[in-house]
Amino acid sequence: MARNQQQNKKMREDRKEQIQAEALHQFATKGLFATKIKDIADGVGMAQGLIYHYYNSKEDIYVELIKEALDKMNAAILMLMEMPVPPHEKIIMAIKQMLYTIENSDDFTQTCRLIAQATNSTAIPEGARKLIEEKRDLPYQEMAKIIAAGQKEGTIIDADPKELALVFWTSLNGLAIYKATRQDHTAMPDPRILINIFLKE
Amino acid sequence: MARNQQQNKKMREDRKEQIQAEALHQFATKGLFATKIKDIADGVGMAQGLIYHYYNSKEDIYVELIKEALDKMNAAILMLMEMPVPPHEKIIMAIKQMLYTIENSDDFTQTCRLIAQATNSTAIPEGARKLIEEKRDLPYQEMAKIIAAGQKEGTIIDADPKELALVFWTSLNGLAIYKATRQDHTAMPDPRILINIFLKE
DNA sequence: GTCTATATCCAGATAGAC
DNA sequence: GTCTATCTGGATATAGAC
Repeated sequence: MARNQQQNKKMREDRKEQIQAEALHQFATKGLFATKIKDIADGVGMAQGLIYHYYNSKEDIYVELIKEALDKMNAAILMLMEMPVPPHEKIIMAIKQMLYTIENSDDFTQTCRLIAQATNSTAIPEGARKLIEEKRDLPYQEMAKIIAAGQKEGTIIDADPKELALVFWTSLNGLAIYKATRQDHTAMPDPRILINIFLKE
Repeated sequence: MARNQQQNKKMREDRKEQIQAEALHQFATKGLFATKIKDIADGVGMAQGLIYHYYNSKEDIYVELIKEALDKMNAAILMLMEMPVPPHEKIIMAIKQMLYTIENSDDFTQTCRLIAQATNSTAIPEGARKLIEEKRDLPYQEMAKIIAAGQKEGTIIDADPKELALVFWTSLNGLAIYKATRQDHTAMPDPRILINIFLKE
C-alpha cells in the first residue's frame, strides 16, 4: 500500500514535470498571455482539461516556473561565491561559464528568456511579481561583494563595486537575450573582452 | 473647402498620435496580449469602439509603433555615423549619450522596452516580425564599421570588430532593460567603465 | 466624430462519463 | 487518470443612433 502510494506520487510528479517543461518552452518564447493552456496540453500530448488535474490555473504553472528559474539562478551564484579561489578568479570563471552556458544550454537560454519576459512586464501574476522583487537583487549584491574583495586584493579596477556589478550582470543578460532571440548559432564574444572590463592588467 | 479638409486631416492625425502615445506606454509595460483595446481607449479618454475609427485592429497599432521605434533607433545610429569626428570619439559620444538618455528619457526607455518585448516573443504580428528581422541588425553592422575604423586608427583595442559591436549594443541594451524595469531612480554606471572596454589606454 | 449596444469568438475552467 | 462536452466570462470588432 505504501509502495503504491509512493509510485502514484512519483508518476504524478513526472507528469507535472512534463507539463512544466512544455510550459517553460512556451512561456519563454511566447509569453504568459499568448500561451494558451491548449498549446501546453498539445505539446505534452494530453487533453486540455487534464492540465487542471495537475494545476489549478495557468497562473499557477507560471508562478511555479518563475520561482524555480529564480532559485536556479541564485543557487548558481551562491555556489560561485563559495568556491575557494580568489575574487578575480571567481570573476573570470563566472564570465567564462556564463558565456559557455549561454552558447550551449537551451534550457538555460529559455530560463533567461522567461525571467526577462517576466521582469519586463507588469502584467504578470502577483505571486510572480513578488518573487521577482524578492530574489532578483541577490546576484547584484553578491557580485558587488566579490568585486569589493577583489579591489582590496588589488586585482580589480578602481570603480564603484555596485556599478561594476551592474555592468557585469546587465552585459551578460544582454548577451543572453540576444542569443535567445536569434535562431541561428550566434557566437558569443571572446571572454577576454568582458574580463578586461573588471581586471587590472 | 481645402482649408477644412486640411484641418480635418490634422485633427485626425492628432487623435492618432494620442492613441499611439497611450498604446506605446501600455504595450511597453504590459505587452501586446495583456493590453486591451479598452485600456488604450480609457487612457486616451475615448470610447472603446472609437479606436476602430482610427485603426483597423490592435495589431495595426502595434505594428505601426514597432516600425516607428525601429526607425527612430536606426536614425539615431546613422546620425552618429555621419558625425565629423574620429571613430574613438564616436564611441565615447555614443556611450555617454546612450547612458544619459537611458537615465533621463522616459520615452526612450519605453521604446527600448517595446522593442525588447517584441524581440523576445515569437507571438507577435507577422508584420512586426518582418520589420524587426529587417531592421535590427543595422546598429550592429554600423558599430562594427566604426570599431574597425578605430582599430586602423590605433585607438581601439584588438579584437574582432563584430564581437566588440555585439558587446557594445548588448551591454547598453541590458542596462536599458534594467533601468526600464525598476521604478526607483537607478543610476547608470560611470561611462568610463564601458568606454574602457573599447579604447586602448 | 463619438457614443452605446451587441454580435461573435475564443480561452479558461468545470462537470461528468469512462 | 483521462477524455469529451460545456459553462462562463471577457475581449475584439461591428452596427447603428446621435
